[in-house]
Amino acid sequence: MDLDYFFAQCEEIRNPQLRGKPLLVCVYSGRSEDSGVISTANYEARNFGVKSGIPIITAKKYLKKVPESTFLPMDRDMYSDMSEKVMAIAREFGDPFEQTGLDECYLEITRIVGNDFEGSEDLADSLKEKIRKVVGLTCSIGIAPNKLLAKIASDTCKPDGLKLIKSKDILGFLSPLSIGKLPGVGKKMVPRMSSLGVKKIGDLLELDEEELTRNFGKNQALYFHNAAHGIDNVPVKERGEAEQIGRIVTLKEDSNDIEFIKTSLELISVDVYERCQERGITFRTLGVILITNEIKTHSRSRTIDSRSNSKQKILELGCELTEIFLREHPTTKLRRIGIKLSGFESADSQVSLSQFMD
DNA sequence: TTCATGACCTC
DNA sequence: CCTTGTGTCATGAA
Repeated sequence: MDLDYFFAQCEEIRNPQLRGKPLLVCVYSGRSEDSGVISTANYEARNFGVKSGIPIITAKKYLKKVPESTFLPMDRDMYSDMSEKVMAIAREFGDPFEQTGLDECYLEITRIVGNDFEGSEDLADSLKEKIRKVVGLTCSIGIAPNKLLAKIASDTCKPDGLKLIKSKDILGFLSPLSIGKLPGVGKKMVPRMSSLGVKKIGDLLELDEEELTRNFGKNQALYFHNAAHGIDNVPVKERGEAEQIGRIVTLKEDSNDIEFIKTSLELISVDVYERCQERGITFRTLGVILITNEIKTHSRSRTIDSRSNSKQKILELGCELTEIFLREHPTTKLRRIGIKLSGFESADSQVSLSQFMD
Protein backbone atom coordinates (compact mmCIF):
# COMPACT_ATOMS: atom_id res chain seq x y z
CA MET A 1 0.00 0.00 0.00
CA ASP A 2 1.39 3.30 -1.09
CA LEU A 3 -0.19 6.68 -0.34
CA ASP A 4 -0.55 8.90 -3.43
CA TYR A 5 1.62 12.06 -3.70
CA PHE A 6 1.61 11.85 0.07
CA PHE A 7 2.96 15.18 1.37
CA ALA A 8 1.01 17.23 -1.18
CA GLN A 9 -2.15 15.25 -0.51
CA CYS A 10 -1.81 15.97 3.22
CA GLU A 11 -1.72 19.67 2.38
CA GLU A 12 -4.83 19.31 0.21
CA ILE A 13 -6.66 17.81 3.15
CA ARG A 14 -5.58 20.60 5.49
CA ASN A 15 -6.70 23.18 2.94
CA PRO A 16 -9.14 21.81 0.35
CA GLN A 17 -8.96 25.14 -1.54
CA LEU A 18 -5.63 23.89 -2.87
CA ARG A 19 -7.21 20.96 -4.71
CA GLY A 20 -7.38 20.98 -8.49
CA LYS A 21 -4.43 23.35 -8.92
CA PRO A 22 -0.68 22.68 -8.97
CA LEU A 23 0.61 22.19 -5.43
CA LEU A 24 4.26 21.77 -4.52
CA VAL A 25 5.71 20.76 -1.17
CA CYS A 26 9.20 22.24 -1.00
CA VAL A 27 12.37 21.72 1.00
CA TYR A 28 13.77 25.22 1.38
CA SER A 29 17.50 25.17 2.11
CA GLY A 30 17.66 28.78 3.28
CA ARG A 31 20.62 29.77 1.10
CA SER A 32 18.56 32.21 -0.91
CA GLU A 33 14.89 33.02 -1.45
CA ASP A 34 14.03 30.02 -3.64
CA SER A 35 16.94 27.65 -3.09
CA GLY A 36 15.91 24.08 -2.41
CA VAL A 37 14.09 21.25 -4.11
CA ILE A 38 10.60 19.91 -4.68
CA SER A 39 9.76 17.13 -2.27
CA THR A 40 6.34 16.22 -3.65
CA ALA A 41 4.11 17.55 -6.41
CA ASN A 42 0.41 16.81 -6.89
CA TYR A 43 -0.75 15.48 -10.25
CA GLU A 44 -1.86 18.89 -11.54
CA ALA A 45 1.73 20.08 -11.07
CA ARG A 46 3.14 16.92 -12.66
CA ASN A 47 1.20 17.80 -15.81
CA PHE A 48 3.62 20.71 -16.18
CA GLY A 49 6.70 18.56 -15.78
CA VAL A 50 7.23 19.20 -12.09
CA LYS A 51 8.42 16.20 -10.09
CA SER A 52 10.24 15.26 -6.90
CA GLY A 53 13.85 16.35 -6.73
CA ILE A 54 13.92 19.26 -9.17
CA PRO A 55 15.05 22.69 -7.90
CA ILE A 56 12.24 24.95 -6.66
CA ILE A 57 13.41 27.64 -9.06
CA THR A 58 12.95 25.26 -12.00
CA ALA A 59 9.45 24.35 -10.88
CA LYS A 60 8.60 28.06 -10.73
CA LYS A 61 9.65 28.42 -14.35
CA TYR A 62 7.51 25.47 -15.42
CA LEU A 63 4.53 27.02 -13.63
CA LYS A 64 5.15 30.61 -14.65
CA LYS A 65 1.86 30.79 -16.56
CA VAL A 66 -0.11 29.11 -13.76
CA PRO A 67 -0.35 31.81 -11.10
CA GLU A 68 -2.82 29.75 -9.04
CA SER A 69 -0.01 27.32 -8.20
CA THR A 70 0.94 26.98 -4.55
CA PHE A 71 4.40 26.39 -3.08
CA LEU A 72 4.39 25.24 0.55
CA PRO A 73 7.23 24.36 2.93
CA MET A 74 7.35 20.82 4.36
CA ASP A 75 5.47 20.20 7.58
CA ARG A 76 6.95 16.87 8.57
CA ASP A 77 5.16 16.73 11.92
CA MET A 78 1.80 16.95 10.23
CA TYR A 79 2.68 14.28 7.66
CA SER A 80 3.91 11.99 10.45
CA ASP A 81 0.60 12.37 12.27
CA MET A 82 -1.35 11.54 9.12
CA SER A 83 0.94 8.59 8.46
CA GLU A 84 0.39 7.23 11.96
CA LYS A 85 -3.37 7.31 11.51
CA VAL A 86 -3.17 5.51 8.18
CA MET A 87 -0.74 2.87 9.43
CA ALA A 88 -2.91 2.16 12.47
CA ILE A 89 -5.73 1.33 10.07
CA ALA A 90 -3.63 -0.64 7.59
CA ARG A 91 -2.07 -2.75 10.35
CA GLU A 92 -5.50 -4.30 10.99
CA PHE A 93 -5.68 -5.63 7.42
CA GLY A 94 -2.54 -7.73 7.29
CA ASP A 95 -0.34 -9.96 9.43
CA PRO A 96 2.58 -9.60 9.45
CA PHE A 97 2.50 -5.89 8.71
CA GLU A 98 5.61 -4.03 7.58
CA GLN A 99 5.87 -0.25 7.42
CA THR A 100 8.72 0.79 5.15
CA GLY A 101 8.24 4.54 5.05
CA LEU A 102 5.86 7.31 6.09
CA ASP A 103 3.78 6.57 3.02
CA GLU A 104 4.13 2.86 2.33
CA CYS A 105 3.74 -0.55 3.89
CA TYR A 106 3.41 -4.24 3.08
CA LEU A 107 0.64 -6.49 4.33
CA GLU A 108 0.90 -10.27 4.32
CA ILE A 109 -2.62 -11.44 3.51
CA THR A 110 -2.01 -15.06 2.57
CA ARG A 111 -3.31 -16.38 5.88
CA ILE A 112 -6.32 -14.06 5.68
CA VAL A 113 -7.54 -14.65 2.11
CA GLY A 114 -5.66 -17.79 1.07
CA ASN A 115 -5.84 -18.31 -2.69
CA ASP A 116 -9.02 -16.29 -3.02
CA PHE A 117 -8.00 -13.55 -5.46
CA GLU A 118 -11.43 -12.01 -5.38
CA GLY A 119 -11.19 -11.94 -1.61
CA SER A 120 -7.84 -10.18 -1.77
CA GLU A 121 -9.27 -7.47 -4.01
CA ASP A 122 -12.23 -7.02 -1.70
CA LEU A 123 -9.85 -6.71 1.25
CA ALA A 124 -7.76 -4.11 -0.58
CA ASP A 125 -10.87 -2.19 -1.59
CA SER A 126 -12.11 -2.08 1.96
CA LEU A 127 -8.69 -0.86 3.16
CA LYS A 128 -8.69 1.89 0.54
CA GLU A 129 -12.23 2.84 1.50
CA LYS A 130 -11.46 2.98 5.21
CA ILE A 131 -8.37 5.13 4.74
CA ARG A 132 -10.35 7.48 2.52
CA LYS A 133 -13.28 7.69 4.93
CA VAL A 134 -11.30 8.07 8.15
CA VAL A 135 -8.25 10.07 7.05
CA GLY A 136 -9.32 11.41 3.65
CA LEU A 137 -6.30 10.13 1.74
CA THR A 138 -6.23 8.05 -1.43
CA CYS A 139 -3.70 5.29 -1.91
CA SER A 140 -2.70 2.64 -4.39
CA ILE A 141 -2.42 -1.04 -3.67
CA GLY A 142 -0.62 -3.82 -5.48
CA ILE A 143 -1.51 -7.43 -4.74
CA ALA A 144 0.98 -10.07 -5.85
CA PRO A 145 2.78 -13.27 -4.83
CA ASN A 146 5.66 -11.30 -3.32
CA LYS A 147 6.76 -7.86 -2.12
CA LEU A 148 8.78 -6.96 -5.20
CA LEU A 149 5.83 -7.53 -7.54
CA ALA A 150 3.36 -5.89 -5.17
CA LYS A 151 5.50 -2.76 -5.04
CA ILE A 152 5.87 -2.51 -8.80
CA ALA A 153 2.16 -3.24 -9.22
CA SER A 154 1.12 -0.43 -6.89
CA ASP A 155 3.51 1.90 -8.70
CA THR A 156 1.95 1.20 -12.05
CA CYS A 157 -1.62 1.76 -10.91
CA LYS A 158 -1.35 5.02 -9.04
CA PRO A 159 -3.05 7.23 -8.20
CA ASP A 160 -6.00 5.68 -6.37
CA GLY A 161 -5.44 2.35 -8.07
CA LEU A 162 -5.63 -1.34 -7.29
CA LYS A 163 -3.74 -3.97 -9.24
CA LEU A 164 -3.66 -7.72 -8.82
CA ILE A 165 -0.90 -9.78 -10.41
CA LYS A 166 -1.66 -13.48 -10.75
CA SER A 167 1.20 -15.94 -11.06
CA LYS A 168 0.48 -16.70 -14.71
CA ASP A 169 0.63 -12.99 -15.58
CA ILE A 170 3.97 -12.20 -13.95
CA LEU A 171 6.26 -12.16 -16.99
CA GLY A 172 3.68 -10.48 -19.18
CA PHE A 173 3.31 -7.73 -16.62
CA LEU A 174 7.00 -7.29 -15.82
CA SER A 175 8.78 -7.63 -19.16
CA PRO A 176 7.53 -4.50 -20.98
CA LEU A 177 8.22 -2.18 -18.02
CA SER A 178 11.19 0.23 -18.23
CA ILE A 179 14.21 -1.06 -16.35
CA GLY A 180 14.02 2.00 -14.09
CA LYS A 181 10.75 0.68 -12.65
CA LEU A 182 12.73 -2.03 -10.90
CA PRO A 183 13.44 -1.05 -7.28
CA GLY A 184 17.18 -0.57 -6.92
CA VAL A 185 17.63 0.72 -10.45
CA GLY A 186 17.95 4.49 -10.31
CA LYS A 187 19.90 7.35 -11.78
CA LYS A 188 23.26 5.56 -11.82
CA MET A 189 22.08 2.10 -12.76
CA VAL A 190 19.81 3.01 -15.69
CA PRO A 191 22.70 4.13 -17.96
CA ARG A 192 24.75 1.08 -17.00
CA MET A 193 21.84 -1.19 -17.90
CA SER A 194 21.27 0.75 -21.09
CA SER A 195 24.88 0.22 -22.17
CA LEU A 196 24.23 -3.52 -21.95
CA GLY A 197 21.15 -3.15 -24.11
CA VAL A 198 18.80 -3.50 -21.16
CA LYS A 199 15.99 -0.95 -21.49
CA LYS A 200 13.07 -3.06 -20.33
CA ILE A 201 12.88 -5.43 -17.39
CA GLY A 202 12.32 -8.24 -19.90
CA ASP A 203 15.67 -7.48 -21.55
CA LEU A 204 17.33 -8.80 -18.39
CA LEU A 205 16.09 -12.27 -19.32
CA GLU A 206 18.48 -12.22 -22.29
CA LEU A 207 21.61 -11.84 -20.16
CA ASP A 208 23.08 -15.01 -18.70
CA GLU A 209 24.19 -15.14 -15.10
CA GLU A 210 27.86 -15.00 -16.05
CA GLU A 211 27.39 -11.67 -17.84
CA LEU A 212 25.27 -10.28 -15.02
CA THR A 213 27.87 -11.28 -12.44
CA ARG A 214 30.71 -9.81 -14.49
CA ASN A 215 28.93 -6.45 -14.59
CA PHE A 216 27.25 -6.21 -11.22
CA GLY A 217 28.84 -8.69 -8.84
CA LYS A 218 27.34 -11.86 -7.43
CA ASN A 219 24.83 -10.28 -5.14
CA GLN A 220 23.22 -7.79 -7.48
CA ALA A 221 23.38 -10.27 -10.35
CA LEU A 222 21.26 -12.70 -8.37
CA TYR A 223 18.82 -9.95 -7.48
CA PHE A 224 18.42 -8.82 -11.10
CA HIS A 225 18.10 -12.35 -12.37
CA ASN A 226 15.41 -13.21 -9.86
CA ALA A 227 13.66 -9.86 -10.27
CA ALA A 228 13.37 -10.27 -14.02
CA HIS A 229 11.61 -13.58 -13.36
CA GLY A 230 9.37 -12.01 -10.74
CA ILE A 231 11.04 -14.01 -8.00
CA ASP A 232 11.44 -12.50 -4.55
CA ASN A 233 11.56 -14.47 -1.32
CA VAL A 234 11.97 -11.68 1.19
CA PRO A 235 9.23 -12.15 3.79
CA VAL A 236 6.97 -9.41 5.10
CA LYS A 237 8.45 -8.59 8.47
CA GLU A 238 7.41 -6.32 11.31
CA ARG A 239 9.90 -3.53 11.79
CA GLY A 240 11.00 -2.01 15.02
CA GLU A 241 12.20 1.51 15.40
CA ALA A 242 14.85 3.14 13.27
CA GLU A 243 18.40 1.89 13.74
CA GLN A 244 19.92 5.23 12.90
CA ILE A 245 18.98 8.75 13.93
CA GLY A 246 20.42 11.49 11.78
CA ARG A 247 20.01 15.08 10.75
CA ILE A 248 21.70 16.93 7.96
CA VAL A 249 21.50 20.63 7.09
CA THR A 250 22.73 23.00 4.43
CA LEU A 251 25.14 25.71 5.55
CA LYS A 252 24.13 29.28 4.81
CA GLU A 253 27.28 29.47 2.69
CA ASP A 254 30.10 27.10 1.77
CA SER A 255 32.68 27.16 4.55
CA ASN A 256 35.76 25.53 6.04
CA ASP A 257 35.62 27.67 9.18
CA ILE A 258 35.03 25.25 12.06
CA GLU A 259 33.58 27.99 14.25
CA PHE A 260 30.98 28.82 11.62
CA ILE A 261 30.24 25.15 10.99
CA LYS A 262 29.97 24.59 14.73
CA THR A 263 26.88 26.80 14.93
CA SER A 264 25.11 24.32 12.63
CA LEU A 265 26.56 21.32 14.45
CA GLU A 266 25.13 22.70 17.70
CA LEU A 267 21.67 22.86 16.17
CA ILE A 268 21.67 19.34 14.82
CA SER A 269 23.32 17.91 17.95
CA VAL A 270 20.37 19.14 19.99
CA ASP A 271 17.98 17.65 17.46
CA VAL A 272 19.44 14.14 17.39
CA TYR A 273 20.00 14.26 21.14
CA GLU A 274 16.33 15.00 21.76
CA ARG A 275 15.22 12.22 19.47
CA CYS A 276 17.43 9.80 21.42
CA GLN A 277 15.95 11.08 24.66
CA GLU A 278 12.41 10.50 23.40
CA ARG A 279 13.24 6.88 22.76
CA GLY A 280 15.26 6.51 25.93
CA ILE A 281 18.32 5.16 24.15
CA THR A 282 22.05 5.57 24.21
CA PHE A 283 24.30 5.33 21.17
CA ARG A 284 27.67 3.73 20.57
CA THR A 285 28.59 5.12 17.14
CA LEU A 286 28.52 8.70 15.95
CA GLY A 287 29.17 9.71 12.38
CA VAL A 288 29.38 12.98 10.53
CA ILE A 289 28.26 13.39 6.94
CA LEU A 290 30.21 15.99 5.03
CA ILE A 291 29.07 17.27 1.66
CA THR A 292 31.57 19.50 -0.09
CA ASN A 293 30.97 22.50 -2.32
CA GLU A 294 31.52 20.10 -5.21
CA ILE A 295 28.64 17.93 -3.92
CA LYS A 296 30.92 15.07 -2.99
CA THR A 297 29.77 13.12 0.06
CA HIS A 298 32.19 11.97 2.75
CA SER A 299 31.57 10.38 6.11
CA ARG A 300 33.63 9.90 9.22
CA SER A 301 32.49 7.90 12.20
CA ARG A 302 33.69 6.76 15.56
CA THR A 303 32.54 3.99 17.85
CA ILE A 304 33.07 4.79 21.51
CA ASP A 305 33.83 2.39 24.34
CA SER A 306 31.32 3.73 26.81
CA ARG A 307 27.96 4.28 25.21
CA SER A 308 26.48 7.66 25.84
CA ASN A 309 23.80 10.12 25.20
CA SER A 310 24.84 13.62 26.10
CA LYS A 311 24.46 16.76 24.06
CA GLN A 312 28.03 17.59 25.01
CA LYS A 313 29.44 14.35 23.69
CA ILE A 314 27.54 14.56 20.42
CA LEU A 315 28.71 18.07 19.67
CA GLU A 316 32.25 17.36 20.82
CA LEU A 317 32.63 14.23 18.70
CA GLY A 318 30.91 15.83 15.74
CA CYS A 319 33.27 18.80 15.86
CA GLU A 320 36.32 16.62 16.26
CA LEU A 321 35.50 14.42 13.28
CA THR A 322 34.72 17.49 11.18
CA GLU A 323 37.94 19.22 12.18
CA ILE A 324 40.01 16.18 11.32
CA PHE A 325 38.39 16.01 7.90
CA LEU A 326 39.00 19.71 7.25
CA ARG A 327 42.62 19.32 8.29
CA GLU A 328 43.00 16.46 5.81
CA HIS A 329 41.33 18.52 3.06
CA PRO A 330 42.72 22.04 3.54
CA THR A 331 41.33 23.42 0.29
CA THR A 332 37.84 21.93 0.61
CA LYS A 333 34.78 23.88 1.72
CA LEU A 334 31.65 22.25 3.09
CA ARG A 335 28.20 22.87 1.73
CA ARG A 336 26.17 20.60 4.02
CA ILE A 337 26.87 18.91 7.32
CA GLY A 338 25.13 16.14 9.20
CA ILE A 339 25.31 13.93 12.26
CA LYS A 340 24.16 10.33 12.47
CA LEU A 341 23.88 8.16 15.58
CA SER A 342 23.67 4.37 15.61
CA GLY A 343 24.44 1.34 17.73
CA PHE A 344 21.50 1.98 20.02
CA GLU A 345 20.67 0.33 23.29
CA SER A 346 17.90 1.24 25.66
CA ALA A 347 19.31 3.48 28.36
CA ASP A 348 17.75 1.48 31.21
CA SER A 349 19.33 -1.79 30.06
CA GLN A 350 22.65 -0.53 31.34
CA VAL A 351 23.90 -2.80 34.04
CA SER A 352 23.47 -0.85 37.20
CA LEU A 353 23.92 -1.73 40.82
CA SER A 354 20.21 -1.34 41.52
CA GLN A 355 19.41 -4.46 39.47
CA PHE A 356 21.12 -6.61 42.04
CA MET A 357 19.86 -4.88 45.16
CA ASP A 358 16.65 -6.83 45.71
C1' DT B 1 33.75 -10.32 13.49
C1' DT B 2 33.71 -5.59 13.91
C1' DC B 3 34.56 -1.17 12.14
C1' DA B 4 34.92 2.49 8.65
C1' DT B 5 33.82 4.32 4.30
C1' DG B 6 31.51 5.16 0.13
C1' DA B 7 28.03 4.13 -3.48
C1' DC B 8 23.42 3.96 -4.40
C1' DC B 9 18.34 4.38 -3.82
C1' DT B 10 13.95 7.01 -2.63
C1' DC B 11 11.04 10.87 -1.79
C1' DC C 1 21.35 24.27 -9.74
C1' DC C 2 21.80 20.35 -6.22
C1' DT C 3 17.14 18.57 0.45
C1' DT C 4 16.55 15.17 3.90
C1' DG C 5 16.46 10.86 6.24
C1' DT C 6 16.87 5.95 6.43
C1' DG C 7 18.47 1.71 4.65
C1' DT C 8 21.29 -1.81 2.05
C1' DC C 9 25.33 -3.43 0.20
C1' DA C 10 30.32 -3.98 -1.15
C1' DT C 11 34.92 -3.56 0.11
C1' DG C 12 38.92 -3.41 2.77
C1' DA C 13 41.30 -3.23 7.02
C1' DA C 14 41.95 -4.40 11.78
